[in-house]
Amino acid sequence: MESARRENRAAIEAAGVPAFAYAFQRSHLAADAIAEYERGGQAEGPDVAVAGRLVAWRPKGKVAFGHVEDASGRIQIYLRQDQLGAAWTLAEHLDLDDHVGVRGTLMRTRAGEITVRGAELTLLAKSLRPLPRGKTQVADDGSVRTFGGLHDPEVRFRQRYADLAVHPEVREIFRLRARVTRYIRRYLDERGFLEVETPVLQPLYGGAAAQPFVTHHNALDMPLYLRIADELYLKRLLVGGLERVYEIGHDFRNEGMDRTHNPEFTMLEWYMAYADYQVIAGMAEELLRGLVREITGGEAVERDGVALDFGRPFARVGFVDGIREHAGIDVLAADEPDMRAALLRSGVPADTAATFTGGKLVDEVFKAFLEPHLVQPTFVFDYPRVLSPLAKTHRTDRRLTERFELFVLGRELANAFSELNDPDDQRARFEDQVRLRQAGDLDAQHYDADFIRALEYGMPPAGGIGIGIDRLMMLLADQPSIRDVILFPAMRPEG
RNA sequence: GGGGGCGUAGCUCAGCUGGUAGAGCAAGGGACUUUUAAUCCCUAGGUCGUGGGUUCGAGCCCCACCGCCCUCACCA
Repeated sequence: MESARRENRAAIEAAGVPAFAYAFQRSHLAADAIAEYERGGQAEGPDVAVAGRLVAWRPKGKVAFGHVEDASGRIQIYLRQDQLGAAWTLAEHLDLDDHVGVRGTLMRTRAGEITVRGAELTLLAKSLRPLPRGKTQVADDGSVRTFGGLHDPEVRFRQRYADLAVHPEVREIFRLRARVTRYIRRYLDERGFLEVETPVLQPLYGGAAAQPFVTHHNALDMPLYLRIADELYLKRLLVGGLERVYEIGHDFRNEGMDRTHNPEFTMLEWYMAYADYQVIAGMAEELLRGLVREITGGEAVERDGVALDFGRPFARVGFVDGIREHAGIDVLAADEPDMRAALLRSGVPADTAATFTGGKLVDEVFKAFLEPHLVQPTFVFDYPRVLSPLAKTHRTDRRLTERFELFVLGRELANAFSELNDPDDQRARFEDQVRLRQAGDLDAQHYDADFIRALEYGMPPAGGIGIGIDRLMMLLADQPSIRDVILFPAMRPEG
């Protein structure tokens, strides 16, 4: 299969035509050429020069039809031996998937399709390997048959270039992704936020409960960790007087991979001095509502047959109240046997439930009873202290913290606090974490003395939030797996 | 990590209770100066994931390994 393409390359080069050009002066994208022809209203349109990949090729004796695809779409080309002259030799040695440039006059074929009648054909890059293209046939009765196509997820993700090349709809997901981050940046920029970049390689990781990736710095001969969160560095910036900061970047967590987890993923975090978590909740709601409007033009997105309404005010439920309502138990008052019994009622296996203690147990009760109900956009407010070592103690209930998470479709989209800025309180929380760590909790956080020192200088009261961009993208692009919204998801190396 | 499933031509798949492989599309050759599912004629293409084993004989059975998918666990 490949050899025929190499022979075509040799034949083309033997005729003095380079198989890989240096540049091409394109005058129109396919869609723009078609639009211009239609505006003109004449049988013969203007001359255009289009360029793209040859995605369909129908040689037919001394003429040939094909379709060229570029970023805007496809346009048909029509080549004739009597018009191309010597360049016809090139046309005879074209292969599907070659990159070509065609200059010619726009016309409409007998069948009615706007087409470039080629006066010049330029080979821009030879394709030596056929793309795994499918083919669809539409029968007279409207039924569609599909032959082949790239469906194997392994190949799609390993060879994302091929996946993108044959699936315009996949390319569209990543255009959408860029629109989303652009919208977010504009939203924050307009409100006086400064986009910053903080270290990815860190001597001490923190800001979340997760296992890190570890690497080694040769010159310093010391371990370094890939960050699991941006939080502690961004809060240092608040101390430094950068009052509104945000970062969009990758965090790395050395844990399992599944539909909603990739070892590196994109996190948005922003921090705002003199705001509390209520202010942040208002912003998160406004941002998401705006995003849904921007992307869909409406205020709802339909997912799994449910219209998720981002237009009306998001539901709000208290962590403790919500659990009491659905599980009939007060997690602040209940003892561990009570909570384990509740878990058993929800269907959690006894041996699994037996392993949960402390904050973990509370969190499991939440996940079992409340999380599944959080389909519409819902804020869950005021988490117990044990679950939130970086959040400020609640102003009216010392057992709680000022923290919320935002859920949609039962999935966490955002996590936010009134940021803990009392260095003595933070020190005590770190010490609790260290005790948990010594007791065997590998996800408990480290004591970060430099962060405490920063807080001692005085951090203004502030609200902050983290939003997982990949999961947000899954929602907005209606994709079932995080791999569908990450260009090159993590894979085991090919054997 | 546990459980389940899958890995056959470039792509998507079929292959009956084990008898040494098949389709469509793609590909190659030929015909064809308005096709778009082009059409018509002809042709070729596979160490059946890898390595062992059972058997007279294995794509099919057994074992191990590799990879992917689903699921559970872990992971807010």
